[in-house]
Amino acid sequence: MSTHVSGASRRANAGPRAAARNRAALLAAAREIFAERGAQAPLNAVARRAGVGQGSLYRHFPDRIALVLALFEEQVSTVEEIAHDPEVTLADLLGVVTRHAIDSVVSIDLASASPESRPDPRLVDLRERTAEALGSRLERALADGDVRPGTTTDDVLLGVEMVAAALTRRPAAERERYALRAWRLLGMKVTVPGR
Amino acid sequence: MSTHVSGASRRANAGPRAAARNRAALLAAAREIFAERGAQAPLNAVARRAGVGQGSLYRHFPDRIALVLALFEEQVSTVEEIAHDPEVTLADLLGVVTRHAIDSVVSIDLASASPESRPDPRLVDLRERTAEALGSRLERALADGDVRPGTTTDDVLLGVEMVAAALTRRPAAERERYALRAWRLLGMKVTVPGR
Amino acid sequence: MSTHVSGASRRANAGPRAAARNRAALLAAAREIFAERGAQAPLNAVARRAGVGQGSLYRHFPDRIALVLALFEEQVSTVEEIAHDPEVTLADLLGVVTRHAIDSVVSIDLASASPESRPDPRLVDLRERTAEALGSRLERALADGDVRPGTTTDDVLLGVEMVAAALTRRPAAERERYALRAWRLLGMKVTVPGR
Amino acid sequence: MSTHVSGASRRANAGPRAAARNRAALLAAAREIFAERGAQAPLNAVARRAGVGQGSLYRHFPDRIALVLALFEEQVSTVEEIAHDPEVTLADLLGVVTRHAIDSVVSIDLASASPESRPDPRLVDLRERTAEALGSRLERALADGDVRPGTTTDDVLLGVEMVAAALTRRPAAERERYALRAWRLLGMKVTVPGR
DNA sequence: TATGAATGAGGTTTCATTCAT
DNA sequence: GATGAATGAAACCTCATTCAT
Repeated sequence: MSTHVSGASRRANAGPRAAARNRAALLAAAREIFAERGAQAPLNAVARRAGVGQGSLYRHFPDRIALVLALFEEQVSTVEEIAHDPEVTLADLLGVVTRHAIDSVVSIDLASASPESRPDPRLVDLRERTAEALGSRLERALADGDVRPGTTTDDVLLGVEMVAAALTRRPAAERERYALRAWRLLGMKVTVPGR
Repeated sequence: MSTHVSGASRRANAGPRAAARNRAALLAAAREIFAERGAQAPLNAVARRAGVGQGSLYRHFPDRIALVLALFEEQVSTVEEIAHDPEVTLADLLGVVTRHAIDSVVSIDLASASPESRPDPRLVDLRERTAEALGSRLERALADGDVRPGTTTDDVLLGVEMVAAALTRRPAAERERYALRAWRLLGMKVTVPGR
Repeated sequence: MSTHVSGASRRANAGPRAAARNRAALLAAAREIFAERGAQAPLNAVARRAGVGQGSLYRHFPDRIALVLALFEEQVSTVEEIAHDPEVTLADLLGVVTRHAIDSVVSIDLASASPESRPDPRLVDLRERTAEALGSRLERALADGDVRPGTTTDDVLLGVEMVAAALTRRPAAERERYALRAWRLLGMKVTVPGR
Repeated sequence: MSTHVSGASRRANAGPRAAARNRAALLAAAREIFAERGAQAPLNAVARRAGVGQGSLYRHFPDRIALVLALFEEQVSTVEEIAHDPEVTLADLLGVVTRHAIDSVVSIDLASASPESRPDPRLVDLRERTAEALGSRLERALADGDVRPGTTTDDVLLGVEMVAAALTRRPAAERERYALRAWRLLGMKVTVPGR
């Protein structure tokens, strides 16, 4: 009830100006922590890494899903941006998506907690945005022979999911090599950019 | 009110005879619980479902991985047994493997805790046994056109991993349909048996 | 998600003019929140309901007790005002007091935090003001047989406390009926006004 | 996930034999803590005072209500036992009930969390048992003039509730005196035993 | 003076693991 | 060997309070 008897060493309250900075720090920390310890890493580790109070974490991201989705959102946005350039091919986009999966591990993982729970609606939206971006390059990829004949947008998305899911289980060092093998098996050309 | 004030009513100690029965009960319970709540479901739920003391669970399976691996082991054994029959095709074997993935969710999931930790050595062994069984049918599958030309045993295993990993993230009801799509995309024929 | 990345949209600072309005809004919100969730409801809920910043809440009411007492103060003032009318009887005053207890739940509750802590001195003052108002009507109530012979002002106050305390534990729907039973048992006539 | 790295200084696991002892220790501790700090005192304080692990507290009493009810249950049982002696009067029973209220503060308090939530069904049962015990002595109390003519069992229970509720708000030192005044006002004779 | 984000202590609860019986 | 209670380290989350703006 009372609490806060002392008063010594709290971190300075940086004030509202810090809000945006804090949010960004939390996302960066989450990226790191999730990459290191998996997507069910303790959230307080994220707050600590971000140099931010526990409460701020919860203010910005009321639950773990919100945090994961924000991370995922960033990735999808990046893909969309890149897709603005008409020169960019499906292989390029898949490459970026793969890069994200390699680096962040979070993607799909744990976007729904238990296998039984329906996927979060916000996730569905992100899927659609991804589908749109990738789909817009499919025709040309077909023409160029970068994917097998008859491949649909759904097929591409399914491929992304399979690759991402498989990467989740791999140690970081192997992921890139592994991803390349997986895409080859799927018969889709990808150009994974360096980090 | 829980209680048990006097020690009267403890379940009788069924003696060593029960050991095998307990082990089996634990495995069955684990299958159910993991299917329902995912592979990081609390272990005490497994013990409870099995009708077995917490301590017995730990005697039989000193850690979570041991339990998961035992489950996985059963599956691999089944595949090996089936593979004794020379009539059985790769498609049949992949079908059984897929059935397991659909039903149990456990397969690869959490066979290593964090993405960074090296896979458990016991898992490696199971992978090899699977590879052997599947590989023994590859030649004929190639001849029959059940897989794409040039497919290697490693490719098949990679496919298994990808499908299994992707299924982990899907609600039970969708898994079978999803698995079939995934295999089609991989260009491998599978015959998923009913449950 | 939540955010406010840029500081753009903060509610405008309405300046000192808003001070009184804010105070009133806080009291109204506190009445509602305490009625709904009990007197230890989180204070930020009060601020939110009042549409006022967290800081303003603390400026106006430095601690929870201050807020509760302010609420109580309003009630006592109302009773005093009513008592200006010489026609008003003890039954009327008790009725108003009871109405307050029914509606607000706060009365005595938590005016002191733990049972051991001495009651807040400000509370003592409010008790005295109530005693004065009620006492001024006691003689006539005795004459009219509205209270049992020999009843003292202290008895009446004790009755008020008992009724109020008992009401605290009752769901809103039952309170009025319950209060009437309690007063009957105490042998004091009360006229509870409608809301 | 892993946890328990060290292994140094855990309290010894006293084994199941300790179960009953632990339960009793928890109840005793709860009595003390609640008396000192009110019924919403932190539960970990109870565990600490009882010299028992946090988990054991939750095993024995899955929620705060369960603990409060267990405490209350003990009191009701005591009353019932005393009521077996046919010589015992209503005044005696009310005295014991009052003694409990004076000492424990818990009685009704917080048996329901927020004012709106319906009372716990287990509480209803305890109320009925109390009613039965008290009611069995009412006739004689009426004959002896220990309660006002026309008093019903419900009236007596209502009185108990009012007194108990009012005591909750009083510092320990005043409670006995206060209770006696309250009962006098209610016109019911009680014989409060010493502690 | 108002605002609302930040803070972090602490309460609640869960669960892997141990261990007396 | 089996049992199930005990343990306590954490994880989660809330909320009183402070403070930059």
